[in-house]
Amino acid sequence: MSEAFDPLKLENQLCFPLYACAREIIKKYRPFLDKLDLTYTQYIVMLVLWDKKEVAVRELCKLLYLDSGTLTPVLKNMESKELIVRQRSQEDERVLIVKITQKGADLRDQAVCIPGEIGGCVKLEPEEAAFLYKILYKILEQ
Amino acid sequence: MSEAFDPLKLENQLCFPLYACAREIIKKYRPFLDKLDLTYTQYIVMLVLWDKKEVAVRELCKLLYLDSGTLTPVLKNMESKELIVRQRSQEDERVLIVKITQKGADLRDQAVCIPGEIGGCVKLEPEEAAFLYKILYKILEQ
DNA sequence: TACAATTTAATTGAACTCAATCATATTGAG
DNA sequence: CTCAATATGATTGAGTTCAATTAAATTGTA
Repeated sequence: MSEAFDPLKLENQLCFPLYACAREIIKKYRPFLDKLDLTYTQYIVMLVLWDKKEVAVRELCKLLYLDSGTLTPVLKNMESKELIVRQRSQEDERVLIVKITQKGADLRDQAVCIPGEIGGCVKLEPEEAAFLYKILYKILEQ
Repeated sequence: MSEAFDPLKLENQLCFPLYACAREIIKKYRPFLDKLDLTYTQYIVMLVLWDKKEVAVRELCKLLYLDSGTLTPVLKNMESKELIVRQRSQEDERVLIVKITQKGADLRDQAVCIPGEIGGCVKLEPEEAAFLYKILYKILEQ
């Protein structure tokens, strides 16, 4: 008779479909990002820099929810590809400023189509997408 | 006047808060999983095995949305900790069967509290959580 | 001014993730 | 039956992720 709710079932974990979904969608980015020679992590760094032109590493860590152990090698790689430059702040030598280069800024033209392509892969009603954003940012802000 | 919608803004990406949320929640698991000497990936393998007792690697890959390149070293590690055993199928030598050990099964008692603890960390209304599940599984099934 | 506390990145080590490739076993077509 | 196609895991290499620690610069306080 009793269909007891088992919290230890995979389907009853909040985190599992969240993480699996994120990875599945990141896979969908790959063919598009390959054309720009960017990884997903490099891409989200570029999203910030296309918007802001320059940003301190500590600010980038906060914006992307990543730590310096993750971003330091990513940013060095991007500098070697001449998408960015990294310079210490004059006012405070502890602070490392990341600036977009012309080459990095130019790459934006080739990226504008990507959100549309991904949106085409992930079929959600507009109100579902809106609700999803709302809940995810509610969790992130906790 | 015009506030044109910019699809290349970080806040307008679907994947970004999804992935960030997943990682933030996985971080919340850590103190609880440390007590069981499990990583998050090992934990979701155990979730399957507490339910099914045994499973083929290819089936585990499908269930967890992970590939053999990820799971092979994870399963070897779990075998070295005697939580599982790995044996080739008699009927088809290509198939590797993963079975839970008594030690692995016993660990379940220490894990039952974890979903409740995590639920306490992630504050969502029941209907929000239900909607979130629905949307995430809709995406995963695409 | 001194010097402890704090801030900021970098480094290190362990683990995860996936694409591409490989080796082995099984299946299927002729 | 034979051999090509397929299925299954394992391996490899590049990259991501984070905890813990370290090094350097700045700030605050006595």
